[in-house]
Amino acid sequence: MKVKEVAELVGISVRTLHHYDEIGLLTPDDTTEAGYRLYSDENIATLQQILFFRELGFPLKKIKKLLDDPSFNRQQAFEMQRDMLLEKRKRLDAMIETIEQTIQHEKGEINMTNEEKFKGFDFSHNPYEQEARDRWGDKAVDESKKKVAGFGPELGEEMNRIYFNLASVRHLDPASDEAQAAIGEWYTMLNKIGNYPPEVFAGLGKMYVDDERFRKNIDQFGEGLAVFMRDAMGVYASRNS
Amino acid sequence: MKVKEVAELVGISVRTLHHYDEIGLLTPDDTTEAGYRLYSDENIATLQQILFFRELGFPLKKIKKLLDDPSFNRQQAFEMQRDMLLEKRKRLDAMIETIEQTIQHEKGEINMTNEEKFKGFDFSHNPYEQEARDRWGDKAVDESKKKVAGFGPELGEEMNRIYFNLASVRHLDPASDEAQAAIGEWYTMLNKIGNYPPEVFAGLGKMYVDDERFRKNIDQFGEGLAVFMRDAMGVYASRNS
DNA sequence: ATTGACCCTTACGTTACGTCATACATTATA
DNA sequence: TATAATGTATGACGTAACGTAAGGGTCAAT
Repeated sequence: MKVKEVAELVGISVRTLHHYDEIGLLTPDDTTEAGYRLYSDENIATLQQILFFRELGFPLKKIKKLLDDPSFNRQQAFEMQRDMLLEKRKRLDAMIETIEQTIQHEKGEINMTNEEKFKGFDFSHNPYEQEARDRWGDKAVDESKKKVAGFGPELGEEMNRIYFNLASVRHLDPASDEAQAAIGEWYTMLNKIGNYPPEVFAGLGKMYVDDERFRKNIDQFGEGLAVFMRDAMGVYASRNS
Repeated sequence: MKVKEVAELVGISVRTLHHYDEIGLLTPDDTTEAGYRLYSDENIATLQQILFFRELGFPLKKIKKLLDDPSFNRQQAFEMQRDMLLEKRKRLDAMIETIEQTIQHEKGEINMTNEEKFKGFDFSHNPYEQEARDRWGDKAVDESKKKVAGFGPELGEEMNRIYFNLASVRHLDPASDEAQAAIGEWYTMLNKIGNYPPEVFAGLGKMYVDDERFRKNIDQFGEGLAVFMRDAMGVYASRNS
């Protein structure tokens, strides 16, 4: 397929395809004598992947890394994307609810706090940044930051370990040393991974807050989330930014 | 409220607030002696509006115009935004379905055409661009384009007229001269307004295709959409880009 | 042989901030 | 109350993901 054909099929511009070629994100499998780009079916499948990731807010650079990674698993990626899309829909639903409430609010029918006016927008409200620092202190966080800072390609495994650490202490008093250490590591890890769109971590932030909410979240998102996190991070962060 | 406070409340960066001030999109109602920005409750409400529009993909320039327009009606805007969010959710649902099908497809459980692989992404598939040109020809379109080109602030009313024209011919043979003229105008108008995110026109494109589908769409989206279109366009396009 | 639709590359423009750098203001703490 | 820590302001340059010409080949059809 030639550029325009592809562009029309998927609903993007020709320039976009040029751009993706330029940055090496999607190089057509073949070209004609005259230098025309020819996209294979495999290319189209890859493009679908790219667009899913893009829809989820991933920067093209990261998408490239993902796809280039030899450990990339398409099936797995699809499942992850589905989960993220579902997460996104939740957020959208929250926004819709917010707006409906706002409509009533403006009519004077109900009351709303300022905070409520921004549900669905803000992920900063899940207090993972602030509360983590409040509860465990900058020192602990910074310390475990150092510990984790040296991670290389084995980040995935390390992630795995940290997750299980965390899981193993979740029945303890969150104020206990073990819990603090585990939570600090977990927090640091997320911080390190950083820079992913909200959907990736939506719901996760709350895990740090306290044991009860943590468990609630595990329930809410199920094992799937944990698995997803391990897999995702294993893949995403395999070589640091 | 000072910048950081606001930023944390709504989940955006301080820089973003600075930026919005720079471009005159959101100027704080007050400032301290030292030049610190102080945001009022009214400012916060406006910010909420801004973020809703932003979420829907509106460029900041357009948002500014919208808010600056004296005929801007907050209540109305909220309702519009809600409709657009609902539209966006539909699209998201389509994507989720697509990805679920793709997962099955990759397992070899079902078959998918290339087109089906991109449902939810592409709005180019609703053939409003291509089919309109195919059916009514570039000449017709260009002609009515000229007719419409002179519109000024009264675009809203003109829009109204066009809409009713269109409504009044929808029971006619779409091949009839009247229908063609009306449809051409409508199409041109959309074209002229142009540059809005897909959600704005989602579903509308199909209206041009033929009488049956046109009616179906009116049913599907209800009168609300038509009203929304008139209002929205009246507001949005009141002064040409 | 020429037209019109399509393709190429090069290159500068644009949007919405991110990211310093530098400097004054305010608040917390010793 | 001195001093550090934190918050804020104004530049100013950087970036991401294309948009938008400009200038010039290519290919199918007439």
